[in-house]
Amino acid sequence: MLDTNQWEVGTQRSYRYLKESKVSSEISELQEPTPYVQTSPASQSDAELEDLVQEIIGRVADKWTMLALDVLGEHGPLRFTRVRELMDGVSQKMLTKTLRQMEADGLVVRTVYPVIPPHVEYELTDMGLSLGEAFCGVWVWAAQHRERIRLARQAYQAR
Amino acid sequence: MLDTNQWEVGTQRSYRYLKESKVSSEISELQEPTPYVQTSPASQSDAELEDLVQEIIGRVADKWTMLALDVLGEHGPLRFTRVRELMDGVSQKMLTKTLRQMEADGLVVRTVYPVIPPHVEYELTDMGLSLGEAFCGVWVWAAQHRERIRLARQAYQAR
DNA sequence: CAGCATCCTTTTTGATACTG
DNA sequence: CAGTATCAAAAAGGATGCTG
Repeated sequence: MLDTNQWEVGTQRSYRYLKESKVSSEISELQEPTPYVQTSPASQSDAELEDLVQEIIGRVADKWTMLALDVLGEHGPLRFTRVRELMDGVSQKMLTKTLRQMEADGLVVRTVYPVIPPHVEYELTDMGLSLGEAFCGVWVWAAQHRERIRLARQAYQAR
Repeated sequence: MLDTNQWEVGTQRSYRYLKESKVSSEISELQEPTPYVQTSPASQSDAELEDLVQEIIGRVADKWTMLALDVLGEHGPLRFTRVRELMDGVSQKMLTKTLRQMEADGLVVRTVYPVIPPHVEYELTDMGLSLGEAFCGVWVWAAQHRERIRLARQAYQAR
């Protein structure tokens, strides 16, 4: 069973990062944490919106989802088994679950060719693709900071 | 106990998104516990780098870590209880765990004022701050696509 | 206040076994 | 091939009590 609610936090987030929303790619400098004021058309739907954002992030901030996003983004349409090979480490169960969830969220399309043996292909939707691009910043960050993190952990251990 | 390894996937990722990042060029490394010899031009250190990136992403792609990142980024240095209030939903146990992990990774600094009653402040490091900024793209994406996701789920349900 | 320790429940994940 | 179903193990998380 695919739980639709991985986790939901009744939060009061106020993510300043949305202030000048220009979406992906430009992760260089956002400056001052301007106290949130920007409630243009949807005044009190803010709380709801933030909950949704939270939930979505929770959903996509998943190990396998991100891996699948990357693999599918990288290799175009793939068959189930091929995805599994490329994701290296995912169990069949988890892969099924992940892909189904992504499908339900509109991140991938699942195409079944009614042949024997079965042939099923998975491909990112444009939304899935754009999510991959949105994650770009995090990927770059991780790559850029891997060494500092390693050192920080080392220092923390030795403390 | 803080597990240092939330999950490790021996992957062969190839994230195209790093195409133009200079990223790996500047860190000449000292003692590397890995069997790989660090090849400077990032030729076959790719596999190792990608594993690390994977691990880091796995670490930061955590519900509470992201929330803490946001709250601390938004409100500057905060005391434990205040963070907990702002994160609304986190248990004391999880908050402690999350903050400790972030501290170990060099994302936050934990300052203890030896007074009675105890006074402990948490503040993002510059690295933590930059991670928050890196997540900007995902946040924006989530905000922008929340409706499409909701509709996609609806459609999937009714399918 | 800011935790740590302990117990217990819930979720998640892995390992098979089986099927159209 | 691409799954489903089931059982068992493990991890995550919550609740409570205690402490300097």
